[in-house]
Amino acid sequence: MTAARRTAADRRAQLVEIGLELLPTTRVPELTVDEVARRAGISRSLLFHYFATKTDYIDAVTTAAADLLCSHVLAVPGDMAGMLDRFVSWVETYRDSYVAFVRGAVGGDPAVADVYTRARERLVDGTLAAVGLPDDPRHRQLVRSWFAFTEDLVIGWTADPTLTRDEVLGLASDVLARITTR
Amino acid sequence: MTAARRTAADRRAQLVEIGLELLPTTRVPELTVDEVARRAGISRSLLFHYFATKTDYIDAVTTAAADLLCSHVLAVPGDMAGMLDRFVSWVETYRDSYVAFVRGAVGGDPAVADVYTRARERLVDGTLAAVGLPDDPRHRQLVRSWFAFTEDLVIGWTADPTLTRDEVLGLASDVLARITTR
DNA sequence: TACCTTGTTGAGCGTTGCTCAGCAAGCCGT
DNA sequence: ACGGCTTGCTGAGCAACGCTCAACAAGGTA
Repeated sequence: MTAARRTAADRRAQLVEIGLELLPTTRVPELTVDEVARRAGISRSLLFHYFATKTDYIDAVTTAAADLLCSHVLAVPGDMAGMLDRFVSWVETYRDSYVAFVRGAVGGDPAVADVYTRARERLVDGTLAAVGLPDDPRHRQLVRSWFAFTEDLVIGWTADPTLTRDEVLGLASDVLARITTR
Repeated sequence: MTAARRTAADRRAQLVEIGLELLPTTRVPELTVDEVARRAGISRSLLFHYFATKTDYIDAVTTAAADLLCSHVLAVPGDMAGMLDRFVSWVETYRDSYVAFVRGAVGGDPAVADVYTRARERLVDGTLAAVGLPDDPRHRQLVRSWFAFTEDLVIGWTADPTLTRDEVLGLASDVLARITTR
């Protein structure tokens, strides 16, 4: 049996789309090429025609996910409270996706870890600009660690909401202020 | 060729030891049973005699690593500043090991992620007790997120020491105080 | 010596990532 | 309409990996 013919761009987009659908429910090492090909109705070989290696494919999928996240959070640059709120909303909406992205990306191939790192640096950029801090290694590190705090807080909060949403937002803001006014 | 005969306990300990040596330099998915068996001078089959599955083996290795970390950090319970200092020292000394543990454990099999989670909860226990906070879900979450902050700060600091060691310790203490006096 | 426990092995199976030679569907120029 | 060209697409197959299983062999015990 032979699959319907598509343009190269179409097929690539379809495969990335399937990857995005699978990411929330499937850990990266368990996401097999067979499964993706089956869902797309194509042979394994064809996937390797578009992506030289499985890592390349995962790279494309996670990059797409990271772009969606960043463009959502950084939609209104300079508005720190809004960015924070949109970040929380994103995690609320796509919790499984987000956790899979963080955990999966960080633990898997180095190339995939880079995708997460770059996305995080973009969010750090946005934060530095929004709170008016200089872009030097020291302040980058401070904001990066603050983001680790906030990310963990929000993920934990969505799992077990022992705080109110406003408390989460307020706590994150307070800690950020504390760090930046030192 | 046949390997020297050992007692079951000896062999198990040897295999876990090899895993601990490999952890810093090898990511979990790349740590193959073949390699461990080769280093131990035994056949693959024998490893599966002691550990039913590869996940079981990784479990044993990461649990051993986590126990070493926790017993070091919690050596003097109740002494918050000392615990923090010992945590920083641990990451300074075993940076690659520690990062591999955090990253590798979190990204890999769910069972292995549990090992990291449990170790972290033990450190949270120690922190709650040391600063005299009640052990309820709310405060656990706060301390947990503070630990995410501190962990990221220390790991980032060892990679690029733009702060002094005392600044790192002070910053972590300040943020902890900020969180707990809310 | 015979036996039994138990540490140990080699052959082999299914799955997964990846390769390669070649089929076939559309689009030209004549 | 027909041959040729591009290009999307496939199937067979290889190597590496996790894992199984039947059987061998070393040491203690009767």
